[in-house]
Amino acid sequence: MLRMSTLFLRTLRDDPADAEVPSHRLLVRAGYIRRAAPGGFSWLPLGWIVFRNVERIIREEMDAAGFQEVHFPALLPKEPYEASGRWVDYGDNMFRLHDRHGAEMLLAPTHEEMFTLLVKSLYGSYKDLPLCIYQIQTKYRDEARPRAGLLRGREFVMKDSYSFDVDDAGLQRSYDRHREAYIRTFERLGLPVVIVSAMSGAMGGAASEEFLTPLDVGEDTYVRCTSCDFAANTEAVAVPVPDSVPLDGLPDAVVHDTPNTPTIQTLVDHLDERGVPRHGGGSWTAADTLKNVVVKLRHPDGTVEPLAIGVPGDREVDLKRLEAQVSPAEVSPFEEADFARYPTLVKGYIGPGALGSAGTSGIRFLLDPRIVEGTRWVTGANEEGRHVVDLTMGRDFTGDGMIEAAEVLGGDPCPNCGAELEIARGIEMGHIFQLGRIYAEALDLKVQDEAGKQVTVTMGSYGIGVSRAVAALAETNHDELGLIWPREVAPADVHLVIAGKEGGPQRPAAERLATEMEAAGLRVLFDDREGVSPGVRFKDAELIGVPTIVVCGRGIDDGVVELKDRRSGEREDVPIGDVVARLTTTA
RNA sequence: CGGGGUGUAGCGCAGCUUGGUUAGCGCGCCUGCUUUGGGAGCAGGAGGCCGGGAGUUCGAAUCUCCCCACCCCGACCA
Repeated sequence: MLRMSTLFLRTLRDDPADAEVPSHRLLVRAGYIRRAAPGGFSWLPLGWIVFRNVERIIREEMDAAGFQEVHFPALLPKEPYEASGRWVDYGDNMFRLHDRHGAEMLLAPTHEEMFTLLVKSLYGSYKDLPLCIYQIQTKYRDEARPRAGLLRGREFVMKDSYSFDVDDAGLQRSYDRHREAYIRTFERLGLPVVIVSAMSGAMGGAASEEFLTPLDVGEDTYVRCTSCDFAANTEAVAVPVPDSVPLDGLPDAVVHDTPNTPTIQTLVDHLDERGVPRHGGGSWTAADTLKNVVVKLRHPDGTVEPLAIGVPGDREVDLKRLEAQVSPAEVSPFEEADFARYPTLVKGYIGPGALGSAGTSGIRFLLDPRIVEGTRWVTGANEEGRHVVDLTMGRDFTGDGMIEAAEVLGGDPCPNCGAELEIARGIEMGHIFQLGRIYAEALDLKVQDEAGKQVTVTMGSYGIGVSRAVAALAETNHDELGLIWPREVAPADVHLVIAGKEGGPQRPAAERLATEMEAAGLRVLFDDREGVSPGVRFKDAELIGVPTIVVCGRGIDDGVVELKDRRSGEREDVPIGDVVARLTTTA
């Protein structure tokens, strides 16, 4: 039994000034967590109970799926991460430190390398596989901008599993087992999730799906189809490629003087004002233009390469999509100094003539998939104040390849069924990923197959954010008064409140009831504080968010207490002798 | 990484422009009395390296510089 008279808890009347999102605000106000470090939180007793409940559910579901729990250090030497390439690839997001001898170490962001090496050190035969092992562990990522409390910290707890199989079919089975286990886990946690595909189909076979909880404060943008069940991270949406158009009989490209038209809008307005004829008639739109964006790619080895991307002018280049495509390279803007190095690029009037391996600048030029052979575009003529009209793909220019970097807009066609897509926001709660043989190859994890031949093991990695799940639960389960926990993760089943004069019959009755409820297996949070006014007790009960509130108050003379459902707000007087039966049957 | 905002008691804030006794208010906390079904009343208290450092000054919460932390927005649009 948790007695509030001695519980290490202080609720706050005011919202903490540094908390913006509801989960952060309420978890701090209700005395569940406290900020302790940039992006790091301390857990108070109530918070730790909830945390352990979430952790327990995840652990039970992993165990039920037949996965085995292990535990690694968070503090690791750099060598395994050097071998995999992640010591370089992870960049600034990895916490690095030195020991007293000057050896470089890290605080692990995830543990693929360590799991791989552990399996390598123990297993050598196909008979040992398949294997799925997991841990629940504190992870570290030096986020550029920790925010939203527990939702995105620099230290957080994550369940990460890894599967090891001899062949692709085995990997698919391990992946499917995780997928099923995750669906059950989120169901039990009471967290709504949508499963979105997370890797571009064009990027190859490696399957990867994210479990997103739809939340406006989430940091991931995804799309879902308004008609079929397609859902995908925006990074992973592949644009349907239109049919190409025969080149015969298309008009020649013509260069026009277009003074003072450095932006798409000014260009479109100018063409209309000057009455430049548009193929198919009608007035010019941004979608008729080809926007050529130049950026710099910084590769992990430090080399920098310019890259030009051609997208329809009614769309921006989506930085996240672009980075997903060019990963692990990082993208940065093309600056004045860069333009100075490429005199053939005329800012505001860049056209395909200057781009690509055949262009005057030689800069690599990748095109949006919509730009297919036979499509005609208005685009820069590589001269100040001049654009070219009806520049035709496949005849007048080509790119060095395709890239999925244009933004995805609501109303875009679904790649699955063609209906309209809509944009939504969510937060990543889980991620399942067929890694394949990347890590096994880098760290040389092989087993003997039936023929006695050495084969490289194929792996999957699977994560669930444990501390993030607590925040997401708070985010999806609250009202203006406070938190409302789903029963299985709640810090208690019943919040018992004494509301009556000190020295009256309420306290002894409540004491008896508390003991009785506890004996019946109910977890009781008992507000037995003295000298606290009823208003405070009610406010605290609502803030803390235990699913059922029992008030032992003025009805006591009639032998009844009030049962209140925190979520619905419904109240009901129940004879004190029936309370336990009521709560144990409905719970 | 860029821009903006904010750091003063456990929490929320005022004071800073125009430097000057002992730094203030509300909540919370302690003591006493009253009160007890919606964040109670009265009286009396405790609690501060004014984010840190360096400077200017006879004197700094207040002015200058540097650093740190937190919050928000942005990140290419040629």
